[in-house]
Amino acid sequence: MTVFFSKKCEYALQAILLMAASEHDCIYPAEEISKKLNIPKEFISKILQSLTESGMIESKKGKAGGFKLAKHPSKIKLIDIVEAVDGLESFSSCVLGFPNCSDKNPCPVHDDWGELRARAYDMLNSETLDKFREKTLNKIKLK
Amino acid sequence: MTVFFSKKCEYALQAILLMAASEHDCIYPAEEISKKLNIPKEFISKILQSLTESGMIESKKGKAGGFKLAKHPSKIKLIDIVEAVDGLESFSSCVLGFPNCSDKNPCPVHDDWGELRARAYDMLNSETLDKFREKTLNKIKLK
DNA sequence: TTTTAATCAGATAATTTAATCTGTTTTACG
DNA sequence: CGTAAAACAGATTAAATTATCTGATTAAAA
Repeated sequence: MTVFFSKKCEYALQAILLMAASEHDCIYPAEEISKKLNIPKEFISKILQSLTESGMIESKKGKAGGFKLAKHPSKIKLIDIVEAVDGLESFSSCVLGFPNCSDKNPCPVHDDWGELRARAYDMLNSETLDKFREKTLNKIKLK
Repeated sequence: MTVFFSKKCEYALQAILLMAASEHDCIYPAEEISKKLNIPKEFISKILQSLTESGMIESKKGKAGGFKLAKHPSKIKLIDIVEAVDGLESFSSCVLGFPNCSDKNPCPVHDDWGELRARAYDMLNSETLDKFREKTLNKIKLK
């Protein structure tokens, strides 16, 4: 094992990137996202529902319904999705699992890892979704 | 959720660091490691057994038995333990979970993440266990 | 107004990871 | 030799994560 994001979070990030790469206000039913990204439909539905609850996206019920971003892609960062789904604990808790790891009582890799983690955070926090549009389109075929 | 190492791997790293910080040839029964690091005894036993299988450590059965490093701390790197327990897949597979993510067909964060990951690998691969002795002693009381 | 296609809600199942249990074998030591 | 303390082996349980199922509600469109 060992991944950085949970499956749930990976799927959430993929779906949000997909939505951000599309025309604004384009609405995506869960099934379409499921097919485009090869994610089990029921699972991505649940994830999208919870993202709706946390206000990242909006949903429209009934026929021709689906999901779309609640804000413009230029107002959303990857870290927002990570925070909503996995939380930010991994950016503060000890990577070796030691209790009470802190600057004053550091584990053997505290400083080195801390720096890396800060960079990872910066990466997820610096660029907004609109910056990823091109790259996403290269990776996922929208049609 | 979202951690970098599995619990198993965290425990393995803690235990190995502990052993590396002790006098050479000092033998540790699983129970002692369990108590010092607050790890369930049966669980750390299993982990140590599998590390024995993979040749990282050696075991001595019977009374006054236990575990000790198979090599001198200056010959072991953190990445060796990670590889033995969690494997190295996380250093090559796509962080967003996209299939076929590669330099030629990159996901939106492929390059940035790739660099971070390479740094993480370097960190785990560069320093040998003897370099961590001081820091480990500060974190864990041996007696 | 009926049908259809969607979200939504809650329960359940499957899988993986973490942890525990039971008993056997090994070996130092009295 | 017998006992105690350890690793070892394999089964089982518990908990968390991932995935699916069943049905209710909603709303567009025929």
